[in-house]
Amino acid sequence: MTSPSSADPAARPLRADAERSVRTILEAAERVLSANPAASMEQVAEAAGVARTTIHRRFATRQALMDAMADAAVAQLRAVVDEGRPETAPPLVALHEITANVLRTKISWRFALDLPAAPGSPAAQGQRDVARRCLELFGRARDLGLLAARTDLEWARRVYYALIGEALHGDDAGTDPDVLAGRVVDTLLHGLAPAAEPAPPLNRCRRSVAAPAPAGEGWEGREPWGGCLDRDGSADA
Amino acid sequence: MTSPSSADPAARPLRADAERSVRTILEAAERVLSANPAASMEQVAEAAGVARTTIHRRFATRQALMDAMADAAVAQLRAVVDEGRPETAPPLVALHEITANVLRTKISWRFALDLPAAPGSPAAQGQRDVARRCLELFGRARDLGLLAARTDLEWARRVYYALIGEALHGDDAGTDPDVLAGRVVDTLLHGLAPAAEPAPPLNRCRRSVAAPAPAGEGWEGREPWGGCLDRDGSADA
DNA sequence: GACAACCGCGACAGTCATGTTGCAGTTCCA
DNA sequence: TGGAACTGCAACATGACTGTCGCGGTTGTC
Repeated sequence: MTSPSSADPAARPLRADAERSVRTILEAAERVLSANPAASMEQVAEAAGVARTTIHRRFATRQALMDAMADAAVAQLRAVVDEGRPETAPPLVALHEITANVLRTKISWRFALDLPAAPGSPAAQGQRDVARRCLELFGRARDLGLLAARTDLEWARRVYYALIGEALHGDDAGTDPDVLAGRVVDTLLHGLAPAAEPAPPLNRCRRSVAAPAPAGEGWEGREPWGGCLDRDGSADA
Repeated sequence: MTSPSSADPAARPLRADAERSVRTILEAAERVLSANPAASMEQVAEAAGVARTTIHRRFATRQALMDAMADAAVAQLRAVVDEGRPETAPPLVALHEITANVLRTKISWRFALDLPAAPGSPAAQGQRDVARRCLELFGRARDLGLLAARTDLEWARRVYYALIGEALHGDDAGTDPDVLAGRVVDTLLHGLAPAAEPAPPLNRCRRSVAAPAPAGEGWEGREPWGGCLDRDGSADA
């Protein structure tokens, strides 16, 4: 977890105890704001075991704290996606590995990963990068026949993100991330119908996803790796 | 849309203009709070074209307004689920119909349907009822061989809710609800892999969903029909 | 050991939102 | 048509939260 101060190379490095304080504040903020997004800075300070003025010393405003949380969480996310080797490992192996890694990260940074990233911020760039690599991984899988040839990659990415988000809700959120990852990948690829006997379609035009892929970088919505959402400023959803 | 006053049979019925005001306030609140969950009562009043005191005349507190929104939206949801005849129509027909209906409703009441329902409120009861009927519909589908025999119905319900939620995000949110419903149902049943040629599993135990069904009524998370969330009081966009 | 960095304390100012109130004008319904 | 219900206005009180500040004590690093 990089501290915000080390994100600014021009800034003098913090003393070790200040580094620890920053990390403690970010982790406490994640816990407190996950439980109640409207919690006050005072409540975050109490959870971190520091004075409110100490938070203000390190983060000028409440928004600055949120931005730092988002940046730190997305940096963590990028790292665990890297570990899954999406460009080089066999696609399904990479997919499973990345899914498990992302689930672990999201467990710890659920709130921070759902924060809307400020445009141009490291978090926003990181989100875009992760989404791009996800699309590329799905593209490789499709090229290898692991996804239906007509798969809309953008829809696939959104479904994948939604399943990851959902895997962390409910009573089984404490389940091993590898088990959850298996479930997510299996549901993503095979759905709920019995294997090898697809049900007759409801309509004659049997396309899994017919809509054209949306243009450009307009990704949004609830990514398993975090994501911006159109409810501006809000943490929920 | 029933007004909150008519939900209280002991209360005298409102005059017609007051009924219109209440409806206008609820609809304006949905629009304004969807865009910004932290919007003030003043902003809701402006959007509704009434004075803030008029809102306070009909809803004692901000929370009372939210509760009324949730109750009204869930009543609407129950109605559109009824229209899909989940108990009597063939399961896939019912599923498609209900999905399209729910998408239409959720388009108009997205914020209200995501509000946490107060325990014991009509909204909470309605949510439970809808979830129960969803599980029953999936049970019927499984009994007819339309879902894999080992399907975890609770996971299926959560996946279904997640897909409905996701269908409303992204650039294609303006797409016809029937098209979106087709997409949701198809993805739910068949996933993204090519039809009739399931990919070899990553692990030898090839179960689509192995975890036992969670107990009782502990449903939570993001239902397509709305749902409580563990972020208390937050609407988080 | 010196010194700079770090932290906590308590207070203060400002902003914002909510909830309430009385009163006068308007609208609807029997 | 009369009267009750409905609504808007402006003000007020309260509470909560954020951001800032000066100062003194503590800690870490060279």
